[in-house]
Amino acid sequence: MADARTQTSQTVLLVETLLRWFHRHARDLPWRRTKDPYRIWVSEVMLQQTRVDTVLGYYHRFLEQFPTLEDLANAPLEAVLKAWEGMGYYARARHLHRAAQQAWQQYRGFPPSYKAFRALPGVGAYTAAAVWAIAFGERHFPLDGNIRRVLARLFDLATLRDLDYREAGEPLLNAVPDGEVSAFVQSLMELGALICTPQNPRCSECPVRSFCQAYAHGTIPNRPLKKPKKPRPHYEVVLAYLLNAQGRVLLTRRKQEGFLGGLWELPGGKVEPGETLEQAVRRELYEELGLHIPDKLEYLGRVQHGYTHFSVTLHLFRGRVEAEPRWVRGPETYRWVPPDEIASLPLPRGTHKALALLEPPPSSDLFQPHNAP
DNA sequence: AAACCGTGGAG
DNA sequence: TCTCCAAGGTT
Repeated sequence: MADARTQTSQTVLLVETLLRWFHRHARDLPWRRTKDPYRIWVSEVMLQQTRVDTVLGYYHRFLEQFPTLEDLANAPLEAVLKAWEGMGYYARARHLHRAAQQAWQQYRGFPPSYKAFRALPGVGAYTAAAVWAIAFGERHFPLDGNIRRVLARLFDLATLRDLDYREAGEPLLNAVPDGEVSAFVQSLMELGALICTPQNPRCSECPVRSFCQAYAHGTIPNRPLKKPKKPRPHYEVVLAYLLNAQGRVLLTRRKQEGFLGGLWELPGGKVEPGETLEQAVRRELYEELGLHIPDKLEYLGRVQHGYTHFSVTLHLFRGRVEAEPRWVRGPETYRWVPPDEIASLPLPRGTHKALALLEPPPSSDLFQPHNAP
């Protein structure tokens, strides 16, 4: 067993090596060029479960549209959801919007303390620690997927418990010089994103390979330990593109909480056992909106889409209806939308895919139309 | 505490 | 129905 002084000096050397690597090799990401905690907050929320390359475009557009916390607080939720459209996990956008409103109302700006920030909707242990460490340089330890993976390998940790990762990481954080906390935290994230990747890590390029116990033990592929995953069910779903006499399209808005909350979509739902696709459309339109479709429904094709916990085949039908919905059960509300205005509403990706069936691409040898089963 | 919550890129 | 999973949070 190594004595405490040796461990301490190894720890200091590891931290120094990480910092040197970070200052030389880290990417020039836009949220590094600001100290505005609001901007860093936005970046951290966008980066939850989302890759940097995906976030970059959203980040710039979002801050152009909502440059300050006050702008975000005063914006309508639908504009925020539209800016978020395509990034998924839409509760992040709803929480961020609500949190900005709370912060503006209570503090007229960014929350004055870690505790006040942590209490806002959508701000969990990671986000609070990340903003306080990265924006303010205070000694908080944000535990994200990158840092978990780097620590699991550096110390060959065979655990799923956050406590074990914190115990491994805090001696490192305590060895960081004042003024370098922000760079240190980001160095672990950047190392995880660029070098210490989940698959095929680039150990030959790793600045801290000589410190890496999993590398020494040959256990890199088994670190970090992974939780067993559950199989994702698959559902058949029908959607209706219904036009009224004015040539407007019926869209419904999902309830604010839960799956795809607050987004607009084509009415429809899951196909039940023993039901044909067309029977399912007619049943869903009646159950959700009290609509009876007298004319025939035209099958336009299908698309596949995967969500976090299930996957779907979306079958699209087109039809006409003169009647107005008699009730709304399930969705929050409905609207008749001119076709060229559909794109101005926040829609989930699956709905976009289905709508693309209305305008098939020019025929080519590679294009294979889908046909009704 | 386990389930829920999107999407797209890499391999 | 390809699988894996990314700078997590809420209930």
